Amino acid sequence: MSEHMDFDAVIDAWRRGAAMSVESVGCPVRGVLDKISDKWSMLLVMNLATKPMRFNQLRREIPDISQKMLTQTLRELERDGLVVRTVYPTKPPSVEYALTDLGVSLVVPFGYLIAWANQNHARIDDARAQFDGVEAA
Amino acid sequence: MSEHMDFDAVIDAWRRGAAMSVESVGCPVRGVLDKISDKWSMLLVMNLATKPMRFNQLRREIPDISQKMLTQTLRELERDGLVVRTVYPTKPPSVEYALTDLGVSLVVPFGYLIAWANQNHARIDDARAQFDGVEAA
DNA sequence: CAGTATCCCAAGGGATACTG
DNA sequence: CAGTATCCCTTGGGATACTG
Repeated sequence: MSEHMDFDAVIDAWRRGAAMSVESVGCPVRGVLDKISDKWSMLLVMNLATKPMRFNQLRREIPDISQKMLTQTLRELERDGLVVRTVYPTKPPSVEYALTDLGVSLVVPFGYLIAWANQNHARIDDARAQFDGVEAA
Repeated sequence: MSEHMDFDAVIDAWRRGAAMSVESVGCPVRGVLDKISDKWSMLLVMNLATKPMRFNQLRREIPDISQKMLTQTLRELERDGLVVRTVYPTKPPSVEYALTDLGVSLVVPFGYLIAWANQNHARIDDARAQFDGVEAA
């Protein structure tokens, strides 16, 4: 499974899972995707995918994340089993963050989404410009 | 491109694009992904992928979306060129929403993410239970 | 049917200051 | 270095009421 998907395969899978998911109170897929789709999770996962990093190293890689959100997002990723936090008892302590196997497994799905965004952001910008232009006329 | 991706291919692509994306003010990828990752966009796209639908039909499919958010999210999807809105001048008017080609092209990337969520939400729940258990001990 | 408009609360998240 | 703790503003988004 998951080697290659086309439109019909996705729709088939969605149809089989949709009844359970949308209606039930705790749709697992929506829960997972809500977590994944916060402002910083994907960016952190992708950065840690390139190599394990320490706290302040991540801050430098993502200059516009606040300390609070970096800590908070890393904790959530750790809690969800996507990231491991390893403390080396040096002085001052150094802490390394790395993806778990589960975290690694998320990189490819993210990759498809990122590739899509790379390929299509220009079309989105165009569509938006046209929509706004027409509406303003 | 995009036929099949593995971890290394994703990382390579990420490395080539990362410098431009994270540092620059308007990273197109982050912009796109922020839009996509709001609470309802993906769910609407997936529902419209199964078939074009009218406004109240969508409300029934997604019982927990408010009228406000349905309108708002549909407008944004339309603005971004992912959805077309067609008004049939019947009485009372009926309005059909359908994916554009661009919208359709997003279904497969979403499919990978949804498949991942389906396959791994149990592992996430376990990780979370263990994390919370250890922390409480 | 397919919306708009308003109110309002709760969560998200940045800035700043402090700590082992 | 790697955080915690607070403050506070902004945004997301639900509830309700109204309209062509």
